[in-house]
Amino acid sequence: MKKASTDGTSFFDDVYAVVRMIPKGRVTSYGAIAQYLGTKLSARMVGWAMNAAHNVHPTVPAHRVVNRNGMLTGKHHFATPTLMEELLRKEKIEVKDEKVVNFQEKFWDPSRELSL
DNA sequence: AGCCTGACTTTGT
DNA sequence: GACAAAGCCAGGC
Repeated sequence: MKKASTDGTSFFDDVYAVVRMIPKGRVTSYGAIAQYLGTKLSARMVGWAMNAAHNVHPTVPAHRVVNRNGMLTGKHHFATPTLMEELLRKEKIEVKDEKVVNFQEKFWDPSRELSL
């Protein structure tokens, strides 16, 4: 991520924006964000964008972004592998065996919630 | 310019 | 039901 798009905004920024829009106590999946951004065919890019989010400010609540199964696949990319779970628990989100409990209930779909 | 990698998702065996 | 492979796009070297 050396250079953004010519318009000064990369799809990374969109990802960050969406992630920051995630309501507290809610989680979403890479695919959901990807779909909202239009890059639904590449959920990887969302995760890839999150990789760069470490240097992005304001802080991006990447801990609210999990995979389609509600699994905390990206926890290893945080400062500490337990940080993600800790943060989620603070959001009243229960985490069991690296997975979000009642994930489907906590799931927040940007393409759905933001389109209401 | 070309090849590799990556925090996903879906589908097929 | 579990495992494997492919598709996707953008960034890094």
